[in-house]
Amino acid sequence: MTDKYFRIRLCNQLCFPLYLCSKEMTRLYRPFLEELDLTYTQYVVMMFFWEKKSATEKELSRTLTIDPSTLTPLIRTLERKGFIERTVNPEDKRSRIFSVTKKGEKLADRAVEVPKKIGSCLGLSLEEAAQLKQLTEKVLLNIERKLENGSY
Amino acid sequence: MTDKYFRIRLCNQLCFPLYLCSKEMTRLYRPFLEELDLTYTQYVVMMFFWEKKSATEKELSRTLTIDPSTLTPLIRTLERKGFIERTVNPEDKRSRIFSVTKKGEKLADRAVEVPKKIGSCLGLSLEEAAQLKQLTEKVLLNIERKLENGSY
DNA sequence: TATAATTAGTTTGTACACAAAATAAATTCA
DNA sequence: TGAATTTATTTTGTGTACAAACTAATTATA
Repeated sequence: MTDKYFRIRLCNQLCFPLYLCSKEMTRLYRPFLEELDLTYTQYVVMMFFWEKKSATEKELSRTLTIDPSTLTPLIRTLERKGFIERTVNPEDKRSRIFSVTKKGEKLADRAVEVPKKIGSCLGLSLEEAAQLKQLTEKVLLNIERKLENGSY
Repeated sequence: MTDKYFRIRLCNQLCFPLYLCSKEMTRLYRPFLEELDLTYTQYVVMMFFWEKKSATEKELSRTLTIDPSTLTPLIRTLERKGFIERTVNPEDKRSRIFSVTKKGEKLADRAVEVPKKIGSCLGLSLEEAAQLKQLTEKVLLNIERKLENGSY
């Protein structure tokens, strides 16, 4: 069955640089986002709201692939910071509608510089960056498909 | 300065699929690693020990880019599970030397199948996988360089 | 060689990340 | 319509992830 002499080597794994890359990326963002009083995940949620203006937790969870039990306290933090606010959902009283506040909107103007600063730190050409984005998106689609089918 | 009409859009960001990709990857690993009684990060540490047999916490931290304050409790867990054990370091009494146990070694045999199963789920050709690995490693090097210089 | 500075590791506190269980509102269906 | 099921969210518990403060041992230096 298995080659007895095959050994797992960290340096051969694709998962490891991917795992590190994500960690290091958020580390790179940290000082810039601290100026906006945001963590990386909070930044992702705010990016969502800068586009969509308002949504329920479910929509957020679906779109961002962030677990509801991670979102609940995170949303509360963003509310406490005054970047989003909740209103009742007349359609469904189990959920609330969260919307970006004026203060939250203002944050978007200051955030504009962040991707530019980050981009210059990655040291990739435009082609390489596009390629990396395309490959990670392909992996995401495939993993999603696998996990939905439950067929390993 | 900034184009007033430029807006940050989630779908244009490279960081977002990278962040998701790392999360989804560990989600994909989870069921396979559960059979080995390991989390993803514990698996990374065990991969290190399967190659190097023994090391101090500092070596682990340097090689894997995992913070010491993350490693301390993680190592304790791996000890409790009987996969690694500690011995005194005669050279430096501040640190201990951790080594893989027989039980930990045995785990390596069972782990051999994991990367194969994962690989088949990613849906990438060998070239694409190599490309993705190479690009993430390039980003890692560049970020590391940036963060060391402290020059934003 | 005593004191200062550094280093290895630990602890504490905050913030994800997610499984599993709980709660409450909506929907289905007998 | 009333009970069973589903759905949206919250809570609880475990495990990273990391900054900051702390401890103990080592090294540098006055």
